[in-house]
Amino acid sequence: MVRKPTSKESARKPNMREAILAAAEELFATNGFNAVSVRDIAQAAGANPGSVTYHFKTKDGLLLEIYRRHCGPMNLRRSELLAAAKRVRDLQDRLEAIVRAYVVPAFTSGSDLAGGGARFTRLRAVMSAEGNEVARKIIAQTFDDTSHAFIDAIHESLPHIPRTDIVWRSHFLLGALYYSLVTPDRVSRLSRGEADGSDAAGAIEQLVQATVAAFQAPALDQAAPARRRPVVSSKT
Amino acid sequence: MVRKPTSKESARKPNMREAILAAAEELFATNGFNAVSVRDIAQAAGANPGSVTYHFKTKDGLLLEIYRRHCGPMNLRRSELLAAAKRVRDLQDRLEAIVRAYVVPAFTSGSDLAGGGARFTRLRAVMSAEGNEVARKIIAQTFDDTSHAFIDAIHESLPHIPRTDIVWRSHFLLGALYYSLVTPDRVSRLSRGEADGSDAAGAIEQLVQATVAAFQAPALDQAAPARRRPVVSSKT
DNA sequence: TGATCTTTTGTACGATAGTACAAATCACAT
DNA sequence: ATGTGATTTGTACTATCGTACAAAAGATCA
Repeated sequence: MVRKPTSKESARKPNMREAILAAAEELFATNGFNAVSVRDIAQAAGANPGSVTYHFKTKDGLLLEIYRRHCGPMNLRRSELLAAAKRVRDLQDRLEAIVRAYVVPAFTSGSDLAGGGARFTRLRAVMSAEGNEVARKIIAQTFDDTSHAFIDAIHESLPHIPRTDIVWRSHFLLGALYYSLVTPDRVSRLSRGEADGSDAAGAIEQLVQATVAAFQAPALDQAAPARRRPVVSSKT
Repeated sequence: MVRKPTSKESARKPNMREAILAAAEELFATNGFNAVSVRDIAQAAGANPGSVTYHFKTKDGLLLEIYRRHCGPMNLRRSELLAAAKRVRDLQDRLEAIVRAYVVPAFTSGSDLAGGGARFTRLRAVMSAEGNEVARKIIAQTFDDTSHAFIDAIHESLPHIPRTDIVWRSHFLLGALYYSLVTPDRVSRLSRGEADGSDAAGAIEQLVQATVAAFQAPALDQAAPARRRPVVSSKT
């Protein structure tokens, strides 16, 4: 009802709909959902507030469309890279390739959308922190399969580690990934300018290196359980 | 002007001010700052909206007071634990003790405030994701010193790792820590019920184990730099 | 050109936001 | 008991929110 498939396709002229999506993505990703008004988005896109209603009906609908736009391509890219990674023979290299297959699409473009991978991942991080209902629903039904696939693949590379530990560690990976996109300036600040938190390539290398080591850590249960907690008790 | 230091101290009767603080903390931590109205907070605390204005002047003032309440005690506790950790002789044990000194106060109570450590840390995670100005300011000037102290201590335990890498890895640690508190249900879901994401003790053990290994990973620069990137390039 | 779409604009409406403030109430020293 | 300062209540003001909708503008093809 909305698109017009006549003649030479579409998406040729400066598309207002796309401008609104891009502006919303950027604003949501940096300020959160509730802090951004429809009017803010319209203004940033050079559009009229009513135009947002026309294209996306509601503010939730706009968020939903942003997710629809990115989830598919990013999942596809991850699946491709995961499939390639699983073909790596050397076990150590394979683990690293799997982690890379998970991380890279989150930092770089998920499709041909202009460099939007990192922006969308940051958006996901913010929505997750805010407990956004729309996001929670679509994320659980879109990404859980992929997450399981990665967890299984990692588990195959590290069969001596219990699956529970793998789940925790991949959860930590996602948290680290999110946080790197949310506050890259903190890295620059704490490193006193020696590192650039906004440098995606650098962040990826650091994250992959650290995460591979984390996955390879000994399992919790069998790691000298009588020796744990050397200094600290849980209450003062 | 506000407190009344007459006779036997204060804070004896059911304190409305405390109830408002607790309710705000809980609501902000689960829904974000902008999604929660002053009226929501008042209702949750069993108070009148005007009462919030009376005690904290503005909504920002309320958030600020929450931070003031927790930052000091949590930093103090971390410093104590860090000092104790630095006295551990064995290098491996010391590193673990340092990480634990960083993690434990974030999960457990920062002071005698009822079990509020995890709640406050979750609040910080959410405010950080939302790019909240009030939070950003107070965090940078309150926690950066402590963060540097931890980074330095870790660096002393791992002198062969460049400080830049330590910064990145401790950044990942904080991200993982935040995310574990923000969406513990994801751990339960992905582990198919085998792990409980809300179990603080379990989360701490997993996080410490994984993070220690991550810190001990070889440095990026000197780790066979010609061999990196086995599968994936950075663009499709 | 004129008819028929789609898209954009402008404006308005009800709901709710943060905050201010006067009146009512409470706690307690004298 | 009573006066006094601290607290709580109730209400109101203005701003802004998401959304609806009619009119204007633009595009497409007979």
